[in-house]
Amino acid sequence: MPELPEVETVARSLVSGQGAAPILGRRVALAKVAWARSVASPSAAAFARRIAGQQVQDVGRRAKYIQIGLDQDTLLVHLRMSGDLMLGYQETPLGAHSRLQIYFEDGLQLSFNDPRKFGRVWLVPDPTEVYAGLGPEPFDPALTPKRFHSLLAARQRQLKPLLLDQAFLAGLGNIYADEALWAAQLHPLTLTSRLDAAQAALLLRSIRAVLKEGIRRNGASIDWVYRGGDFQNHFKAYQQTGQPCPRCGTPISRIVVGQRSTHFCPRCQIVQAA
DNA sequence: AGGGAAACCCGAACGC
DNA sequence: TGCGTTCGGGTTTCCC
Repeated sequence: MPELPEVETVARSLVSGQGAAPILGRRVALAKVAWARSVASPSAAAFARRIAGQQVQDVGRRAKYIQIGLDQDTLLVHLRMSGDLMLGYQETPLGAHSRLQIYFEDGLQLSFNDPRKFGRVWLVPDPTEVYAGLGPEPFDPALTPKRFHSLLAARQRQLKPLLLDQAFLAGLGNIYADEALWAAQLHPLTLTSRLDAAQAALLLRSIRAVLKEGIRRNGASIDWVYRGGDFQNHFKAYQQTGQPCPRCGTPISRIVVGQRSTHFCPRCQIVQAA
């Protein structure tokens, strides 16, 4: 059995697969739901009843969901902004804001800690019921530059809101959308139908590059909640309002697009002309 | 179809 | 110091 520090933050390593080992093969003894609304499905009472006795088979990810395969069901966790998973041998809930505790047979606790209560978990027989409506994974090899271009061309939307639309592309959040648009030198308000093939290809490459860098740097979290992520120290545009653009020196602008804070370089990210 | 707004949350950061 | 206000992350829902 792998040695564990007293309490470990495991959400990021679970996503990468590296941290899965400590929970693989373990059987759930008991679950306690401290905040009922953190369980999206089924009811909190049914959740605790149904998860008991099930054994962890595998750990994966789809879009922003952490996927923990059990005997009968799949446990899905969406951290939203402030959520985290913690692992440790302790009877009392791990984390100051633990919304759900899962205890395995030997006493190891997996805690869903989430100060802002936005995160959700699901326990479902078939995860595809939760995944319905999700667009392709950014790293899906079937998502070729050509295919991406035709998907963009088919829409008549502003670029940034479409990138955040999980039905269009699954997995980008506000930070990565700003960073990808900066890298591709595209203005967030550009109409998707106006991109040519080369711009679409560059955008896809940029999306993959910023996601890769975020994963490599252990996450982008800028919150006080999770301090491990280092990507926050390498943003080119996101939250850089007034700072010089690393490419051309022009101060980064901030606007609101689709209710989301949006950062871009007004000089080298150009709106495509009609 | 696309866009805008509100709701869900709460700790941090800011203004006075 | 101690109030009150604003902010922001992802998603759903409702309305134009």
